[in-house]
Amino acid sequence: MRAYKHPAIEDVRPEDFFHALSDPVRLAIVRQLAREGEASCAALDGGRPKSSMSHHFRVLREAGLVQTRPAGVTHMNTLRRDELDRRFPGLLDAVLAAIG
Amino acid sequence: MRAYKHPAIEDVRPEDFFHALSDPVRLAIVRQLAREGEASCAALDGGRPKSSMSHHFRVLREAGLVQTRPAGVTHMNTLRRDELDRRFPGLLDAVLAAIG
DNA sequence: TCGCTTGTACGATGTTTATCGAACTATGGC
DNA sequence: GCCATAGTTCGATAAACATCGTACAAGCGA
Repeated sequence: MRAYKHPAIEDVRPEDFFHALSDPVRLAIVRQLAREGEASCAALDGGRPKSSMSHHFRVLREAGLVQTRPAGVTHMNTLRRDELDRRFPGLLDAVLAAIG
Repeated sequence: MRAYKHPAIEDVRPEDFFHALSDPVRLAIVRQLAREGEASCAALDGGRPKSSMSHHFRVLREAGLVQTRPAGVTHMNTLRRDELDRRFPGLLDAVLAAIG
């Protein structure tokens, strides 16, 4: 649990990025993170079980979209905006615009 | 076979769009269509069976990415660039840039 | 009409995926 | 050390999906 391993941004494949965005629950997470900047996992569950949310956060992490940082007993998540914009210029912004 | 039914661009959901892009075969199709403008299904198979390609084209059609037009015995496919850009401004261009 | 070509429809198979409960780990407060 | 809290991991289940062979439909040319 201690340290999460995030992929190097250069290793993120487009198909993984898009797959991470192909689920409504994960789109909601991304939307909220874009709005609030940073949030814990628990803050973003929509009444869903922890294990479901953990799964979705893992997909987002492994696709390079989200960075998770342990902060005491909670874990704070942020979008990897700058890195993603370097890897896929303009893509994340267009995605965020598309999902409102 | 005669006439394909494509979804109205307003009905295209972001998650369907992204799901269509979550497969390497379909990304290759989109890349080629962006490059060549228009192509038949057969022209884009990479030695894959027809039924596999037909499946992927169907996914792309139903996600609103591709328009298919019967032209004699072949079927020509194009990206729905203008419509998509209206629905998701800037998104398709960023996608195409990302997938090279 | 017959044959050829292009793509679809159907059905089967194996893989991936989403969902969730239960057990577990890590951290902080007392 | 003990307990509560936040997430992860594991295991099971059901649904979705990719792949491909075979059969079928539609158009064109001879």
